[in-house]
Amino acid sequence: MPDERPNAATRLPESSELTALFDRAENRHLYRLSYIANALVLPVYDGIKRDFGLSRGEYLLLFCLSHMPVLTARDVAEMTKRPRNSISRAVHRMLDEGYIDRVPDPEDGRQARLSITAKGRALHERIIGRFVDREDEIFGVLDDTEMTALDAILQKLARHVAASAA
Amino acid sequence: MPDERPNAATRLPESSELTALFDRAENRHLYRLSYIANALVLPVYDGIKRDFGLSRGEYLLLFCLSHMPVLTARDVAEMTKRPRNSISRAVHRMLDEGYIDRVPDPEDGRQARLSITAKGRALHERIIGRFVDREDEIFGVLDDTEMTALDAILQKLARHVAASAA
DNA sequence: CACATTTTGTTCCAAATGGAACTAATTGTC
DNA sequence: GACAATTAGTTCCATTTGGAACAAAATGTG
Repeated sequence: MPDERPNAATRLPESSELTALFDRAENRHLYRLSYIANALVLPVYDGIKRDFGLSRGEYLLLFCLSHMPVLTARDVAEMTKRPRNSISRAVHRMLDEGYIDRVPDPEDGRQARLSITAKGRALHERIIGRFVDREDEIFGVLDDTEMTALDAILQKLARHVAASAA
Repeated sequence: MPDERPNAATRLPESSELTALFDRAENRHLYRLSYIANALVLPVYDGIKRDFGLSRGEYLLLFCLSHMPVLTARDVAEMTKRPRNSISRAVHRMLDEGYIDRVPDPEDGRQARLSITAKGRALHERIIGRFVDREDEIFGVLDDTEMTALDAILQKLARHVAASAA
């Protein structure tokens, strides 16, 4: 008969044993992936908020616009999987700060064309390095073969996920 | 001389072109990873909230306790990278619902030993399948070789990230 | 062309969030 | 053993968040 009150008897795990979850979970690939992604980006976002006053959503808007010449708010919502009202707020905030520009679409009165300003681009230049550094720091543990394999796999997964969400 | 107002002239991207970010970003590995993780789990969390009334933090607490016999709130905070007060709230909520159990640690009056109840385990059984399904759905696009490689790489990365965060 | 439907973006508001200050307990230091 | 320093957990509170309802514009349908 199993112990009815394991709580009282079982030893608490050491801090180093907490990673056991990586191997025990039924959905361990998904869990690992999610854990890694979080652990990778959260500290960077914390730094961005502290040093530049940008929330995660605001930075993502800047990031999207720094790689695509013109986007609508809807595009950004789709790319970042965030609700539209959050994007709307971020857009207004970034407009006020002069990081982005907005022009009503002459062909569709509902939507507006968003683009990054020189000031916004300058800010993005200052920030992106942090992500690259973090990326190098973590992915540096992989050898060339692993990195090549991972690159191909992530590319495949990303396209598959993007396609299956649409 | 480049166009001073690309916003006015440039064509808006088709929806299918929004994935161009995957290839353009300086930090594209990190970006892809983060995108995939988000796209994988967000719909599942939405469903859990809708159908079971659990927030992401509450579910993560249940998840952690369903794989580790006893944990402290601090352990859960470390495993999930969430602030301690959020964990504290989740603990009280889940206690009220009878999903988890809490016993003061006899050896350290500051901390409490958390464990899952039978009711909590039953709930977790109902939920975990959704993650497994989602995992199969997305990772199913990979062939055996790729899946094996990804598994090894994620394992390596997860341990490295966990170690470098401590 | 009238009118229902869809789509973009905004506003409203209740709920979630997380930083900071706090209490209680433990550990370290002299 | 006194007292500073640390740690686990909670509470407070201002800010953030996101679902739902909404207005305005566009599209579809008869």
